[in-house]
Amino acid sequence: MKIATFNVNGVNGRLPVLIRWLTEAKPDVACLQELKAPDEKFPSPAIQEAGYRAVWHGQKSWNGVAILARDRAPMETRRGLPGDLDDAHSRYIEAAVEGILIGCLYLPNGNPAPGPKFDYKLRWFDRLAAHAAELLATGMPVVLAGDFNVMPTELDVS
DNA sequence: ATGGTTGCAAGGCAA
Repeated sequence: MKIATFNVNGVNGRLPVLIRWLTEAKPDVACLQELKAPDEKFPSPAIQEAGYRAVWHGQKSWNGVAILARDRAPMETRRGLPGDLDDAHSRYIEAAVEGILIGCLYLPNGNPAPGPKFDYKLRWFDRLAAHAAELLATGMPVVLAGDFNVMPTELDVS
């Protein structure tokens, strides 16, 4: 199974590129980040025309994630990362496709550091690790794909 | 000289 991830930086503004990529690369599963669109503005008709069904967790202006599956419907198992009921960012959605559990994530950028946004990022990492451990414990095959925003050096820290 | 980019969405924010 071909599983891909794509930070689209605006799913509607990038729609022609997204559709062309789906048509040419034909991934079985595609994880999208930075939809930058609320749920009602997710372009599901165009995506369906390209042969994909989708589940999505949108948000106005920022964030937003989606899981696309070719010729089949992803079965949503979760939206939102557990561990913080006050986290209103749309950064995680999870679905089963052909017996594989797909987690699509958009981890916080965290800049500037130090600061509250960086603290939020570190907490998000912890929550992700905790949830990943739970998924592993189920014994199901799991893929966690997306934009992890990992900064190996200080170069990306502002 | 506090410069330069982009998307969303309608001014400023986030990346």
